Amino acid sequence: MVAADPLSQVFAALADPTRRDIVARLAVRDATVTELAAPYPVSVQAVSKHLKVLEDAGLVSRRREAQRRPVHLEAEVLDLTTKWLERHRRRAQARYRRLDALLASMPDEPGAGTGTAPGATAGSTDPGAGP
Amino acid sequence: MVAADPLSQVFAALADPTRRDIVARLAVRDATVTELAAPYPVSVQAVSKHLKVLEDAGLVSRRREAQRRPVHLEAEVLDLTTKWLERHRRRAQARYRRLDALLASMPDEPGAGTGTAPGATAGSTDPGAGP
DNA sequence: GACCCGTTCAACCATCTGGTTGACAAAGCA
DNA sequence: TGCTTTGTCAACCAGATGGTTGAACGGGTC
Repeated sequence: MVAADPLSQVFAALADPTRRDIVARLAVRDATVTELAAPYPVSVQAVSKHLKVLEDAGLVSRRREAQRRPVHLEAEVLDLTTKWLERHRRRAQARYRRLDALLASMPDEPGAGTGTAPGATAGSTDPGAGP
Repeated sequence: MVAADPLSQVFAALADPTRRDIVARLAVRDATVTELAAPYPVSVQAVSKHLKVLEDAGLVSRRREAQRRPVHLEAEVLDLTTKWLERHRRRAQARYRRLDALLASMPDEPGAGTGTAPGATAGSTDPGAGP
């Protein structure tokens, strides 16, 4: 693995329905690998791989307990993605509001200028720059 | 493509940093494919593919405008993922609180009766909390 | 009509991913 | 001391993914 950025790892980890289901079940209680694997029609090894993906993303941790390896959900990491989503959803909504105001303020203008909005054109590539 | 469930598609779409950056920029304003492609060291075709992924996930829409295809962010779809994340984070936090209360209420009890806690989960999947 | 611009389609390639099976390590139980 | 349970590691395979290049299409402009 090429050590992708954390956000990508978390999103990628949650992009698989089996892994999402595992997370959902771990949100209720910790569980061992065999317990987690039981409901799925796949081998235990496959589930172990899924857990490795979740662990690399920081979403779960495993402790040693005799020969069992109980898996524990690290719920705070979910906040990382939530924050990203919220930031951009809010930003988009703010824009809609601004657009509404703009449209309300101008009487009518024939079609030409729609795409070339005032201000910058494709400037900031940085997704992390917060307000 | 095998028509994966919407949630998986959205998460998978956001698992790529380039696509996430595109979403971030579209949250500020609509843009054409070439505008979007400009900052990245990849071909326009590659960006067009990324946009197809985002479109299949319902995250963006394209309208026809002369020979341009301005891309527009559909921000509501982000709520889908936010809701999923919030639900499970809240569930996990509720569990921690419950566990705290449980630990506070019992002095100490070696393994046996742990799984039969009141109300919660009775699944006995949780191997006792042995230090 | 000829031409250019913006965009997509098609074919190809390297790599990643999710799954399999088989072997093996670690810890408890007979 | 074996034997069973639990879990991981390794090798392998089919299919998806992200990238490339080259060709084609749709629509203005000359």
